[in-house]
Amino acid sequence: MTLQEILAAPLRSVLDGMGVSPETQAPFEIPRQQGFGHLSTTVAMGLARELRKPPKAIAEEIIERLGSLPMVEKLEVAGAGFINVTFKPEAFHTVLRSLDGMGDDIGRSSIGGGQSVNVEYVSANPTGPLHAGHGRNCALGDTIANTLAWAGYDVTREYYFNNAGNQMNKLGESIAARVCEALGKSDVLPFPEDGYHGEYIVDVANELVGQHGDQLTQLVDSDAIDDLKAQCRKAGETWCFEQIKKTLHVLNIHHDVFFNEDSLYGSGRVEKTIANLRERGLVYEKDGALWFALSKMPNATNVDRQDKVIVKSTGEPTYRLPDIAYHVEKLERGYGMLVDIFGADHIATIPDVLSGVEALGHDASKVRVVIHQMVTFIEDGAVVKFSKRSGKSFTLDDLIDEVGADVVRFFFVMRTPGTHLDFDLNLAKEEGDKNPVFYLQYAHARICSILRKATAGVPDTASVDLSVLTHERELELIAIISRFRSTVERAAETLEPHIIAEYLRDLAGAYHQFYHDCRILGSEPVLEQARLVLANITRRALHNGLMILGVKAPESM
RNA sequence: GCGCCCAUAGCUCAGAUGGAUAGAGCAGCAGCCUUCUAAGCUGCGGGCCGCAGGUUCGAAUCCUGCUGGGCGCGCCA
Repeated sequence: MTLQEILAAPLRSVLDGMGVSPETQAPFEIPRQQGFGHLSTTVAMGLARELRKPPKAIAEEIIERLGSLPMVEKLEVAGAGFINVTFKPEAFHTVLRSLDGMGDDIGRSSIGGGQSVNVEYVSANPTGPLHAGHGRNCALGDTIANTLAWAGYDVTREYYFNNAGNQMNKLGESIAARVCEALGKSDVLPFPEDGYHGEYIVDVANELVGQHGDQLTQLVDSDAIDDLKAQCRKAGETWCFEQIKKTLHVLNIHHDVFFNEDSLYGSGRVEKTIANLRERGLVYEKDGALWFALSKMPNATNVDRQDKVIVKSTGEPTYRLPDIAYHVEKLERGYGMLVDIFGADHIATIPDVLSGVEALGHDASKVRVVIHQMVTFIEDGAVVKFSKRSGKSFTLDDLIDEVGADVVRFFFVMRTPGTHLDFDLNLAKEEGDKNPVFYLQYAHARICSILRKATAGVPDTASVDLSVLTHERELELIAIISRFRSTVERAAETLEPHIIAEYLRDLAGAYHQFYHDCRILGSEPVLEQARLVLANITRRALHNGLMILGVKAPESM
């Protein structure tokens, strides 16, 4: 039960009585300004045209027809035709009691209806440790997955990787070159021009030499360089993946499925994709390569409609082909929705994949792509430069070491995905009042402290008289808690988790204000009981909100 | 040149799908701890919502055209 729900039914029947089309929405808004009541609606203004009457007159008629409602203090017309609603305190008590009924599930919703969703994120190839910029994809993807789960979807978290391609060969070659260096035979295999220059390559090489020095020496001496490269590649992959998983673990990220691109070849899906496209006349050969005829697709999502190569003249497929096969595979696994989390630098691949999916007779609208813009790290007012290949890389581990996992997760999701993100390292490192993460965690810890100190524990709500909660801060706090579920729903629908981060700031703020103005322990026994209940429900909401963001909710700080 | 994204306070950003006088945090200034965690609360200053048109009762929000920035536009992924 929310404040909106108290009014929804009566208003609906009034509108019906006025002969208004049943589709007419009666949205309630929370007035931005003080003094406009607890809720307001613009229905009257929306109906002005249909009813050919001035909005104010319609508003007055609606109010008259609504009559007096049990939990409503007053209804008034304001401005151009707003209907402002002020509730009696008992409305808030009703709402609070129903929120308490949710128990630890406060904020949970069932709008997802159990529909299965696959969220694919991170998906970095095992060619090196995750760099700091990857953090946004990681945090965003996992938070979106959490949000969908809380909204009642059945979520699978998936990581797509390729351990077969050209990049992996370069990794193997780079490590092999470092191995040769370590063995004092750098002339055998010079470091490749476009190899991976990172420190970790040297680490892996040294580790290998330490463990299998003799065997590697033998490979080098017998000129079995290909074998050396292959062994190095395998070792590099294992090392990188371990590293990546360790980093994700620290960030509280755990995938259900690690999908290897290579398996698409083994299962024949890539071949099948070509065959299916060919069957539909969407494939042709030119210059020794195989082309996907996007220009022939009538309703292609693709905007530029340029034909694209799917198999190079060397016989190797381009990334496009397995990507299409992969998305088809996921859809055939039966998911009702696929969510892809991509950085803006991969934006160009999306229309091709969607067109491919569509061409093969699947519903491309099931695929929702979240594109996040790039991240800039700012320190002391200046942009921090880093590059994966330069050797002076700034890894996600480095970032976590500097600012902590909670801050990393929060900072990466606190902005809307579509905008460029400035990650302020100074602010992030601040372990105090300036840091927005601590603001939320502090509110949670503060509540826990009080609950610990309450000698009789948290009272059973059923036996508590909530009607003593009449302070403005108390009612405001209740109103904000009651928005939690719809906030989760909105974040799930839009796939924009920053909505939850914003909400939690409001929630924590309302609690801090309540805490400041309303003494809990030691006030009148009845009031103390009621306030303990309110504090405890706030705690649950904060806790769950932080869980969705993957941020810890400490019981003391 | 073409496509996608962005432009709101000194800085970093919200803005509930078109509503009322534009909202936070940080930075600046001024207050509040003999009582539940001051990692908190309260107040003040700060705006041509990039520019110009259009749509309508009403636009930061929708449409068009500019300007300025980011990311792409490969038989790389």
